[in-house]
Amino acid sequence: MSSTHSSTKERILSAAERLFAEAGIGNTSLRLITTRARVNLAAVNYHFGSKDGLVEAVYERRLGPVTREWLANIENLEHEYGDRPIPVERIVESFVRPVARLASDENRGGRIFTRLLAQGYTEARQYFDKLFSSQYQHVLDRYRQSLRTALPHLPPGTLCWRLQFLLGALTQGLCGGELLRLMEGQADPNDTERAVDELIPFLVAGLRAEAPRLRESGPSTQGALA
Amino acid sequence: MSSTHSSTKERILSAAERLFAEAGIGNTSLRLITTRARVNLAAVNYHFGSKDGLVEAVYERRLGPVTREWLANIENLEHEYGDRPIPVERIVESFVRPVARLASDENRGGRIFTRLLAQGYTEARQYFDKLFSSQYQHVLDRYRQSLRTALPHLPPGTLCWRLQFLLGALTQGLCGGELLRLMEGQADPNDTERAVDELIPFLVAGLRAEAPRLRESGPSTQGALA
DNA sequence: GATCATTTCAAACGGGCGTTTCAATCATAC
DNA sequence: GTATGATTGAAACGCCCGTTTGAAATGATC
Repeated sequence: MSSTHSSTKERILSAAERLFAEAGIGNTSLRLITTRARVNLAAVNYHFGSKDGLVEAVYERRLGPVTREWLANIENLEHEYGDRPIPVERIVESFVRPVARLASDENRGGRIFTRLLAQGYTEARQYFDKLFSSQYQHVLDRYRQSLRTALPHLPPGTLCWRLQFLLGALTQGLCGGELLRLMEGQADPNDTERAVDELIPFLVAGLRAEAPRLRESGPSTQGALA
Repeated sequence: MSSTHSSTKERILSAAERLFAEAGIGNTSLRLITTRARVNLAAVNYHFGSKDGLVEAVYERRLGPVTREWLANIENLEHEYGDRPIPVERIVESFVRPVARLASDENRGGRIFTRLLAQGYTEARQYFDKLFSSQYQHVLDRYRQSLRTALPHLPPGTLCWRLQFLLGALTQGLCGGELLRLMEGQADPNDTERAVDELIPFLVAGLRAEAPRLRESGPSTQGALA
């Protein structure tokens, strides 16, 4: 391993990231990637072993820093508040910020990468699951723990669902942006700061909402519809 | 065209839907699809023209009924309330229900299809954009209009953002479900009814939240924060 | 400046891809 | 039953895929 980082590796990663996000991983060939990166075809197998290795590297390059920032944020909050509940706003903001930083990292292509996250659940599930269980899950548990303390009235199951909704809204708000472009141009999907400003009150209100009265869970219990 | 629908077409659609959702469109070959469907390889090109045509057909089969149900729901509400604002809960529920119906349509594979929606933005963007601009967008505008009346205090831009968040939470809640599986098993991602019960108060509270105080949008104009 | 490991390069490999072909089969109407 | 059109079938087409190879170029070490 050379001490100076290879520009070839980075060029491949950036080209692959962009093309994966645009057309999907399965539809993007190594030949196209290496052509865009102005690099020899064999360089992918030399530096990353295989296409699978490249996919894994593309994800890890972006997800690592975000996870580390999440962890630092929640630990700072826990230290600042000790045993007292952390305000929901601060928990939410400390979770949203790292993703926003990634999404607004234009020059390094972060905005492009975020589109890949949606694909993580299907095309790249094998790598995604590995990454998730190794670091992502741990961070998510920390945030869930803090939210349980901040929202003690919420049933744990309800909190889990709301975390899921939160992640969906976050992904759509900071990584999707396609819908807004089609809605009369009344909102700019690339305005990351605006997205954060809009996301936080939406999410905080959703998390703070009263828990639903649940129906019976037995079979054939059709509650009377209003 | 024969009057009796071909069972071959349906078998191909179902097999393709499942395999696309599992591994991505680009990673699924026609040979695998036709083997699973116990159908001749050439049947795909005969019935759908090409692989692209098959992808389009897979999306259209599921999305058409949902869009029609959305339209009927919002029109019923508009008729019921006339010029008076429709309660946010009813708007949200009438939007969530059709997706939930699709997600819970186990025996016909609806649950599987929903995973494909996330891919729509990347792998199948060309078909998705076509479908979106032809019908989806119209329906979404109707819902947005009803929400504007129901939430007159919200700036239009904020409402657009919140609709985007709503769609993200909805997708993640009813179509994703992977995260919940990994969260200590405190929630069942296949419990569609529970998902709806949890989604509605979350979304209604988020929509009803106070609009954020926005920062100045000019360069380097950091307004005094309260 | 010879040695050695690292990196780049052009070319080729076998294999799987989407698609086409054309004959065989089926259903239906005469 | 035979003609007709719609469907299915087995085989092949050319193409592009991910990967491998072995030699050339590069850069550091002594």
